[in-house]
Amino acid sequence: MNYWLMKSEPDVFGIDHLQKMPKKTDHWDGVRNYQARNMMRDQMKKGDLVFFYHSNCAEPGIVGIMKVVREGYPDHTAFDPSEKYYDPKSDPDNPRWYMVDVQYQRKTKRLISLQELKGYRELEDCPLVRKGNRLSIMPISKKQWDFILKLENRKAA
DNA sequence: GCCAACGTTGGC
DNA sequence: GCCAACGTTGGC
Repeated sequence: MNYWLMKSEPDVFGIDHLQKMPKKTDHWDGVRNYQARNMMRDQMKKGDLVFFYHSNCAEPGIVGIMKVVREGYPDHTAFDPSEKYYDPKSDPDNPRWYMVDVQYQRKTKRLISLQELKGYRELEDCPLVRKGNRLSIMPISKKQWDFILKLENRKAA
């Protein structure tokens, strides 16, 4: 099993949105970055666990946990000209963009902020805390995953 | 709202 | 294949 972190802007699609979806499940559409695409298409497997991360907001950080419930399949929003992330170069016969389905598991006991995460040596290898990182999906090692989960029970640093 | 960092595009 | 220009991300 693998572990991941996925970013989303809470104003656009936050963890509350996911929680309110039917079956608490939604497809993670709109990713238009090849590195992230490759991970969804090739590496994310059913049952993998994912941190839900709120980005571009007052308090960026990890807010919850979700699970991959469907493996990579074509992102149909790329085919629809009325969609914000329409990409005329993505052909239904040869799709350029992929997505996975994720299901809400739970919120973390507290928001684990980026600022806090940046302070731990255990996480210095994680792309999340590196300057200029813009990857919206990234792998998290089991060690890092377990470490972050333990932070939940601490007081905010 | 600013701006640094980065990815993508397209001319050559 | 290089690289400048441009657009986007995302923290602050």
